[in-house]
Amino acid sequence: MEQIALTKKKPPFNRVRSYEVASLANISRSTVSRALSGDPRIPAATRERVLKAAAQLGYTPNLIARSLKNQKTAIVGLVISELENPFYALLLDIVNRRLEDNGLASLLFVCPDIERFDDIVPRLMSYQVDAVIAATGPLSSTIADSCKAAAKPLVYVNRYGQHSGASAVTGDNVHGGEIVAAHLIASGARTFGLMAGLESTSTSRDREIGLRRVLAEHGIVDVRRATGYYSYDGAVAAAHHLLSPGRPDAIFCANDAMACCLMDVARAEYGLRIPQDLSIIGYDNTPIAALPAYELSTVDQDIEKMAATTVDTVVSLIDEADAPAQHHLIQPRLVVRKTTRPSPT
Amino acid sequence: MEQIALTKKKPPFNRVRSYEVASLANISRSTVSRALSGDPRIPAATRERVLKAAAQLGYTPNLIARSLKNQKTAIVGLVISELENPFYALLLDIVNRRLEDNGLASLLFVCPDIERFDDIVPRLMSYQVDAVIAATGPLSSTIADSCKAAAKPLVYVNRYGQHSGASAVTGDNVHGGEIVAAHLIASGARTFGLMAGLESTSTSRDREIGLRRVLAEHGIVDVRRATGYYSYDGAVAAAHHLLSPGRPDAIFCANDAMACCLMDVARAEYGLRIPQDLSIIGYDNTPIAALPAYELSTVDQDIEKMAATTVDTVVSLIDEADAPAQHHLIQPRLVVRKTTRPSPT
DNA sequence: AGTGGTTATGCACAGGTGTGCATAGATTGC
DNA sequence: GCAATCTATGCACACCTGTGCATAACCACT
Repeated sequence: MEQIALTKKKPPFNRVRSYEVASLANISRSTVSRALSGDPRIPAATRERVLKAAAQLGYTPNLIARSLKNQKTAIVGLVISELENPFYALLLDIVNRRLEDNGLASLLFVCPDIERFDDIVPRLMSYQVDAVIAATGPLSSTIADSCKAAAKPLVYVNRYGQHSGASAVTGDNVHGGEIVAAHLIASGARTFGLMAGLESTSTSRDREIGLRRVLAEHGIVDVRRATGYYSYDGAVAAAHHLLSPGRPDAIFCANDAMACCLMDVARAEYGLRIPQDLSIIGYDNTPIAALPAYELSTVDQDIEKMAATTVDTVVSLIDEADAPAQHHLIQPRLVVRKTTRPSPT
Repeated sequence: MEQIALTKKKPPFNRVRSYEVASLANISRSTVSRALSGDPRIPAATRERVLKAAAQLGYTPNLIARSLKNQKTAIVGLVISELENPFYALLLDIVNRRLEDNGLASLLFVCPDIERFDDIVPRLMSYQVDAVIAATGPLSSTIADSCKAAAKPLVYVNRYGQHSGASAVTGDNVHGGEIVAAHLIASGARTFGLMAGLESTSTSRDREIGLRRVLAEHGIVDVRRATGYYSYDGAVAAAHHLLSPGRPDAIFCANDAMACCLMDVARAEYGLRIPQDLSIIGYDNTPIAALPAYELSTVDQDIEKMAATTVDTVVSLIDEADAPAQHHLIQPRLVVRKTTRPSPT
């Protein structure tokens, strides 16, 4: 019956191709392509006709085919370690929006455990992304190697590696640590504690370096130290250690979640008043720090600027094929709330 | 000079193509393709040789070219309204990981304002995504129309529309509202308040419907009401309204952030003790609810299950071309902490 | 009218892959 | 030993687009 003929004729899907626009406009496919891409050689009248036909059919060019031809996908691979951390969630939010503004889309890979990298990286490269943005905790060299091999720009965010010519946009964590130390000293603290994040991350290490440098300048080398793994739950044990007898006057936590945990433990289990008995300061200025329950003094990383710089870097690296790697340092800013005594000015 | 010859020979980029593997293995390109895709017609010896050559060259197939041929990209479009809300961030995290487990990647679009939809949707379709997952607040019919036109499966998460045959995975918000009402009544509350989210969302509406239904069954129709826009900051004004003289015994907030705001305002500005003077209950069971500062009673949406169901639905819809739309309702669960009195059992 | 120059448009190929169909070689059965 | 069957592999096309090169049409000028 004629049903057979029908099903045979049926196209695999009902998307409209450029030659359909062409035939509707009584013109060749080449001209359609040129008219839509704004080629100045096409006279206004023809362009008009093509645009009308395209609109009528609801034509949108197949970016897959275009990518294959152009060797550019306009897709950026985004590798992020976790979204539970609001700092990363917010960063992703802004980065994604700014990529969009530049006509780029993002292919997202959430990648908590480092073993997973080896599965993800080949997938990423298979998709022929134009560049990779990596905002992951501990960094593996797999990404860097693959990007170099495929000649794709790679931008680390808030991380850096001595690996091959990758670019990096990172907060000035050393300076952040210095700011913290200066503030705590100025507000009268004499003994200090530190709750580190993940030992494998450069962010945590650098914040500690900055802190210790300034403390050392004031002759202080003794710092009670524990690791809180950058999470609220992970910080409980560290809090106990830091607050055990002989506790310091002031404690710097390498992020806000850990600082809030420390506050809760200090108040509930040790009956301490903050900041009278103990000063606490965090890092990141995430929303939790602003809650009335904490009003945590902290260091603002300027996420907005970090995201903007990241996207600008990626865009410029995509535009000129073999531009040199870029390194940007974003300056942090102290936010004094109520968990530290203000320094007398 | 010979430099000219060199630059002319230089391939556009240094990725390895399947015919290079073929020539290294002394075999045709077809056989390479079949060996790598596990075609049973290829004898083990040949497959072995191909795999070895591929590994040696570090070959990964070009998914763009494959997509063009197959009419399948293995990419799912993910449209999400914002990442500041930890509920969405967490959802995205899990959904993304489960998509990956199914060999799918996600193309992310963050899309706060509804006007932006009209720019994003064509982009999304241009990329020939295999399906779309939309977890956005107010929904526009643009997505649904485009997906239908392109015959792409569309799955709404925690949202539904009467729009064309789209699928939906959503928490049973009506039942969630009922649970809340039952719990508050059982624990002795007599007068009630409600802080709604965004009026344009079905989640907020349904939670209110469930609440009112059960209250009505107990003869209660008077509910003091205000809108907190689903955010902490947006809830301040609503809190003032709800707590003004003649305030209710118990207030249901349509999400945790608003509930925490209400708690803060109630304690700081009205000197209320919770739950002795006032019961408060939230929705979503986001991390903030578990903080010692709040210990908020709330309703858990079972994000894990919601994400899993979403991905299962998408996968099944992709697999069989014209399967009917699916609708899944995820049952919520009451989490009683310390902002409501436990119901006597 | 013939020539040179400009403008508008079309042909055909390339980009990398998967796969239907065909074929060459090997194997079996009598 | 020959026909029939099966196995292993290769050819060539399709997917859809952008673009270099060629061409056709047109115009102006001598």
